[in-house]
Amino acid sequence: MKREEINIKEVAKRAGVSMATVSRVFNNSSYVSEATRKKVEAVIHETNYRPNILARELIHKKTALIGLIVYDLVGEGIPRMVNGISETLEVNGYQLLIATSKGSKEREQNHFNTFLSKRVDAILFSTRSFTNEHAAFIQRLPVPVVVLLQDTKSEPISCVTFDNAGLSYQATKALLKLGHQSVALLGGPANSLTAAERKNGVIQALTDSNLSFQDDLAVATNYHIESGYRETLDLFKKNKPFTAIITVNDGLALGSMKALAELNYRVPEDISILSLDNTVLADASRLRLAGVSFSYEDLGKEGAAIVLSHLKNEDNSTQKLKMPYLLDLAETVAKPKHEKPAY
Amino acid sequence: MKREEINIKEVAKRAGVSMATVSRVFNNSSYVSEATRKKVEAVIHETNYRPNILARELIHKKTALIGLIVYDLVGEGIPRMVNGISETLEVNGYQLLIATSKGSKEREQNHFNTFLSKRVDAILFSTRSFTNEHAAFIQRLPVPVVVLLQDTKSEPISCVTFDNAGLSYQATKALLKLGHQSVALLGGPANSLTAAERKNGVIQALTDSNLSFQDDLAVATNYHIESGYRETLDLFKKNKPFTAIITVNDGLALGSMKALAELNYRVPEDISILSLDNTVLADASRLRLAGVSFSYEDLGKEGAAIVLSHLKNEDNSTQKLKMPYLLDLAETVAKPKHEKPAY
DNA sequence: TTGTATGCGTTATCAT
DNA sequence: ATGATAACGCATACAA
Repeated sequence: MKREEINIKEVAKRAGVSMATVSRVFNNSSYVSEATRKKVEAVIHETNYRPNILARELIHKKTALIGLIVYDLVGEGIPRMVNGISETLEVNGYQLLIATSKGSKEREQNHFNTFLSKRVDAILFSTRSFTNEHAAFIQRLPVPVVVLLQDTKSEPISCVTFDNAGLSYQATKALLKLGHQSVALLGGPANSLTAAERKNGVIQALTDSNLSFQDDLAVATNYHIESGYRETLDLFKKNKPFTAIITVNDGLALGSMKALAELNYRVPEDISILSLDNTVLADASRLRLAGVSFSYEDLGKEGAAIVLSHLKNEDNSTQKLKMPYLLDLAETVAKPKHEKPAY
Repeated sequence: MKREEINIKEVAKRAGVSMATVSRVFNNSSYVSEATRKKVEAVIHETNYRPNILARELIHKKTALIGLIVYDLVGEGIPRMVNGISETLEVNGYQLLIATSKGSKEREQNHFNTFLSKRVDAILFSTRSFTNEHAAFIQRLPVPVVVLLQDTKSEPISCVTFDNAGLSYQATKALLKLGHQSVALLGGPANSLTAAERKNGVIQALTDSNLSFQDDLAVATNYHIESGYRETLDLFKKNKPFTAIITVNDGLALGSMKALAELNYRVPEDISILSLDNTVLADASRLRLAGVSFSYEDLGKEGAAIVLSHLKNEDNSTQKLKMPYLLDLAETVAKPKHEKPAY
């Protein structure tokens, strides 16, 4: 299995030509007589010669390598995003180097350093909570960085995001318009800025409608189905009335609906359910799950596209892109039954 | 943003020492006097010097890079496998280069070639249908290759797999033991060997029990929830009796149960449902979904471990590992009601 | 303890 | 049209 890789010098020797000629044949970089070309190509073929890209990259100071740092690869969103990134990069001749941080700042740092040492051409960075330190650090890097899923706010760093505050605001507004006055929220992990933004959107919508948000009715989850199930059961132990549950993703909505079914609440007659992030999982619901949907895959593609544009243009002004979303109230949301608020 | 990277020669000059000394300081490769070390470290720090790994790799002929080719990153299994791989590789100081084939042999080929040119130290390869050509090709490669999710059979190529035929055989046997005599199967895509193996396991179990498998009751799907839903509806249009549905994954089971609910069939009283691949998705089911579960994450870790062992030992005998699985009949499987077989 | 010089496998410049 | 040779940035054997 382990065979010595052949190099250009060896090919040159066997073909009876110089290294330069082999290089020219391989890269079509200059005219070579038909005769020698044939000769060289024959040797290349029979030796199964593959140029050592490292040497080439050493000269060109380009690796066609792009580093990606993500939290992890569990769940629906991130993998799809990676899928989109990978697709776009591949089409453009770039390779994707991937690393997971599991939320550790230290791991993030290590990955950045390794990537830079590996001389990646650019870095795509995703974290659950983008901080000032991140911003400061990134701006000192010698390669373009595009932040995914997190708004870089006033910092001059490109990013592509979902409009979390906006979409949750709109979704909540729609719920209130139907007459709901008290909603519960299954949020994300405490350290997730995305989750915080979505929560803020919900609160803002309530406030704008002169309704108050019950802090007890907002619980943190780890995004998983199981968590949605458990937290929903807990919700009813608090004896605070609510007529709708908003979840930050569809997994939580599924878990929640499982709990509701067990407790003999009907959806949407007794309780409305709305997910702020519908993926294909939503299809598992008996009813068409109401909620906001958007494409992680497209976000990944756009992120990759921005990074490539930074790589091509020398101007590279920072680009901030918000991906579109679609709100569909579908079948799990209805007007509340005001005469008997659910507990 | 774009700054010129500083190199070892420049650091040496600024520190007033030779390149060799800088190298020694950076790699702790030899003793350096405390004084010069301090001097050099100061310069390293203030210039933010990062060695160009490409040059080092060019010398050492090792990149600490491992290539991974997968079908895509959609669904539950593959991303978790990648997560496991990434985790193990990272701990061992390797980086993961990832590429998707989308089932195209041509893309697979391109990825292999790019990886080899990039001088990856090893390749992890996953495909939906491992062929003889794959085997022949892989054996001529100059780096170790470990195949994931597909058995390499008699070929001397390491692999780590789930025992698809075995687990589906056992699961089906359990079903038959309860009294089921006719089962429907929501299989995978036509080109998936994994799906074919699982189907064969089902058929074998039936045959061994002197029951025959109704070809009409086996349908191909694309693994998705929606597909499970649709195909289940179609199943009932065939007017062939069956009392249980086996699905090759839990997404299909969820889709199927959605259809059953719509048709007013009760699970498991009227129809039993059993999934041959329970992931976290199974939690979305109202009932605890019966089925086989195993860990893609662990499979990824084992695959990575095997590849690393090939990298370390020079012996590298081929290793074939079958991952364990767990069969749980849980709440969606029951004895059939023989008096009134479902259609 | 530190410095010098060579080589890793390419590409590119300059000859021929 | 082709060849010789100098980089690219680092590690290392050998000198000093």
